[in-house]
Amino acid sequence: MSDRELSMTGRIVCGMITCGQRTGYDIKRFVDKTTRHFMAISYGQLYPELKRLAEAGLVVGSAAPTGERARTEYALTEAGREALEAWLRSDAELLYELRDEAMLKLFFSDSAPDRRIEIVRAMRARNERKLAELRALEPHAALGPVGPRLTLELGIGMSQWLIEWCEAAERRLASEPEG
Amino acid sequence: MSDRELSMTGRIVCGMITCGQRTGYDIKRFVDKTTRHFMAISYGQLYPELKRLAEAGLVVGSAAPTGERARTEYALTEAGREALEAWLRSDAELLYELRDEAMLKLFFSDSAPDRRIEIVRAMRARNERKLAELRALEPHAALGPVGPRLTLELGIGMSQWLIEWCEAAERRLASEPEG
DNA sequence: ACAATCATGTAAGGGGTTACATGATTTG
DNA sequence: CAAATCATGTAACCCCTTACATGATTGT
Repeated sequence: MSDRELSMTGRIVCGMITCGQRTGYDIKRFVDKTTRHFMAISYGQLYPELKRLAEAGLVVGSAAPTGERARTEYALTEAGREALEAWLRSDAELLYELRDEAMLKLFFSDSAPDRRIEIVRAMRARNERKLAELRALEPHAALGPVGPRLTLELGIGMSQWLIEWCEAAERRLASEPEG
Repeated sequence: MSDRELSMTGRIVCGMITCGQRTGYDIKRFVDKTTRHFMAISYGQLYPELKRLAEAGLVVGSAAPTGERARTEYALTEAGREALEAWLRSDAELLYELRDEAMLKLFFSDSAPDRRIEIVRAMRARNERKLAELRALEPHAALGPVGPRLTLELGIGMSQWLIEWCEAAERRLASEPEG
């Protein structure tokens, strides 16, 4: 009854339950094919968080085994719906964290200028792989609700923009190695 | 003598030393105004890492007090230069991590469709602040080496692209609220 | 029958931030 | 003389990942 403020993990979990995911396993699987590219989760966070949310009265779990196999289905309580809504409607500072090793290499590339173009190529390759992954999700997302469609569109667009930036940078570096 | 492979923190530290930063304090300050938008560091990592790197023989510290105030200047050893180069030249998978709360809200925005446009607006505002911060660094970076110039250009371009995406999404949502 | 998938969890460890503690020096 | 900046560090904590452990069920 105490902690009505959702942690980031709690937000993912409650949100995914409203998206129709019932078990911890379902949530993990769904996250991996939807929000993973901008917000991931692991079992080590997920199951303990489901327990905490249940203790706090934001979700309720009910036994729903398949034969002999243990299985718990979760649903939001009224308090849980309120907590999720409160977060969606709050205008608190939005967390944004980026860690990009390719950019770090590029930043230090004056220590190995001959490798600069290779670093950009590796960065482009990484973004091409990511773009392909996201593209593969498009047909499925096209049928669903607006939110997921928008974030996928955003991820694809950003990847494309990055690839184009890399291509332009490669051309520049190829023509004038100091540029 | 054992650990010649740089951790991510070690890469930042060694790289920043080659960029002319001498003390822990210098490194932190410099990171905050250069790589922070794609790779941050805190004192809690920095000072212990300098100690580890010194023990491993990758950096050497020398006492260089200013009057009574303790102060240690660091330089790379030959092994340190090699470790940094080895990393820059390796073609191992490049770490990329993004955590974006604005996108998470957007993903779940079908639970509060009336707020969807506000979420996009908040996302745009955040990116406009970030763009302004990066723009402020441009005049200084323009004089320096290529690497830092490229990463700054990339950060600025990405922010601009995101802002434009948000503007387009806002127009779409304003005209057809289900879009 | 075998492999893939469903399903739940924990333990250990790594990585990282925040807040605190301390004090000297420089600048206005 | 006060405030900002220089400078070094630590302790507590939070978050998160990886690897492991276990076993049932479904599909081929």
